[in-house]
Amino acid sequence: MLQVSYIRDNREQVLERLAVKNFKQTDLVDEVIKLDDNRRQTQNRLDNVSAEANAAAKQVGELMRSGKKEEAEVIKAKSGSWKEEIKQLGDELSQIEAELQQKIVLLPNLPHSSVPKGITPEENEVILENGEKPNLPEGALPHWELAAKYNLIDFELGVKITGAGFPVYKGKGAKLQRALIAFFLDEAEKAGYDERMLPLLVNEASGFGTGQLPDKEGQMYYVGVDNLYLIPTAEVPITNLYRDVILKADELPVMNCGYTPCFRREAGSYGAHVRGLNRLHQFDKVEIVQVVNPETSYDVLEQMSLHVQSLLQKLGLPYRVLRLCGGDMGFTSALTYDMETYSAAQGRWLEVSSVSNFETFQSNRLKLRFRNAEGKTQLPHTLNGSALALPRIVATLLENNQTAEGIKIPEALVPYTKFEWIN
RNA sequence: GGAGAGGUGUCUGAGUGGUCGAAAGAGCACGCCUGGAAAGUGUGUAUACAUCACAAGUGUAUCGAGGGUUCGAAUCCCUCCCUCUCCGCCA
Repeated sequence: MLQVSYIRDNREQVLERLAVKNFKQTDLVDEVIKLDDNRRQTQNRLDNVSAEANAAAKQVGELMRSGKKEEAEVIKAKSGSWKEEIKQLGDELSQIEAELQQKIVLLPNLPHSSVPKGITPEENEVILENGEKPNLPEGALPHWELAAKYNLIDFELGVKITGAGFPVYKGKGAKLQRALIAFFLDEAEKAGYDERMLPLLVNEASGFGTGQLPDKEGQMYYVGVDNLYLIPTAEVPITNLYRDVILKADELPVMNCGYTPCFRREAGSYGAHVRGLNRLHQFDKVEIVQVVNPETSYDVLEQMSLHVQSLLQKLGLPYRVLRLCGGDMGFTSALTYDMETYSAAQGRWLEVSSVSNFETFQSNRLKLRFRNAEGKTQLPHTLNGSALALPRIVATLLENNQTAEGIKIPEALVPYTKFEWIN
């Protein structure tokens, strides 16, 4: 959520930035400013009347104590009028505040100055490509066929017990999942992240705090009887750990990581591109999150990007890094890098990580603050990234490492799988 | 799920209608004391909004959340949420 004060002071710039994100409802900006004017005025009037009423009440108290009952009664008699006014202004104020809130949450975060203008994913900027695309042997298979051939994943069983998009991992397939999770967590810990193991269901306030609600309501599984949402990413519970918190300056940067399954409804996506592990309703992911001083956040973003890249390098996967264009960026992000690995048998790039700086967009919603050098509360910047999401890593790993003898496990992973080959 | 108790500032904890944004202690910060430290001692120590120079000052709101009674509520009433204890169920 953008800060109203920022919108007021930087109206032109806000409009300009929103254009980069290809945001159309620009009327909202002026509506927000107007509502805020209204809010201030109303609050001012309410404060003044309340002050009068408070003073009078105090006077009544004093008069009563000194036994001047009649004088007290005179003031009491007058009280009815402000009482009504206070009630009326209070109602008015909360209505204005609700309306303001309703509008301001519709405004997406402003993109960083380096974000390219653009609408479609094709307009994302490739800023780096690394690693060799493998030359696959004759008759190389896509991962879903490899998964069947080596009995690693059973998609049909998942359909039986739950539905499409909920695979069952078996044998070495299951061990590979476990190995990747442990590997990613260990690497995150080495990079300085402190692990958390988190609830998989969150309440509405948490969904709002990180920006999934109300924007992406339909993307989350919802448990109505208890009014809880299944997390679409560990970002939600981890970042919300710091909701309503004022951090001390020396507590920054906060660095947390966590493994969780992630649940996404992905309504209406079917077809060849979502075959196999390409898009699932439930998948595993290790997430890294930082809460940092605004001055350092863009350096931290680079550092997080490098961490993700180091994982891909250690796994020996060819990858590229994209700087997302305004139109393809998430609602809450100011700058996002996507990491994609090359899936050789499918002949396409698959997104395996997304690293973003949210600046103060989330901290403002979360009421997450820190005490700065002057001892004042200030909104920190929040960042997060997948490090990494498993399914597409598994997909490229299987496809790119297939040989006539079987699938070769990357060396870095062998200590975790305790086997070198899937055959 | 049933019965009971309770939710106050960083923490412990007082406060049952007015002088309470809230005693006291601890913690923390800064200072004095000390060769240094401990002890001792002094001062300070919530957040948000408004006014305003995002200063000082002032006003308003906030004692789990929301509503009500009252001239006036942390204190009384109602609803909800949460925590604890006992019972039930259970990995």
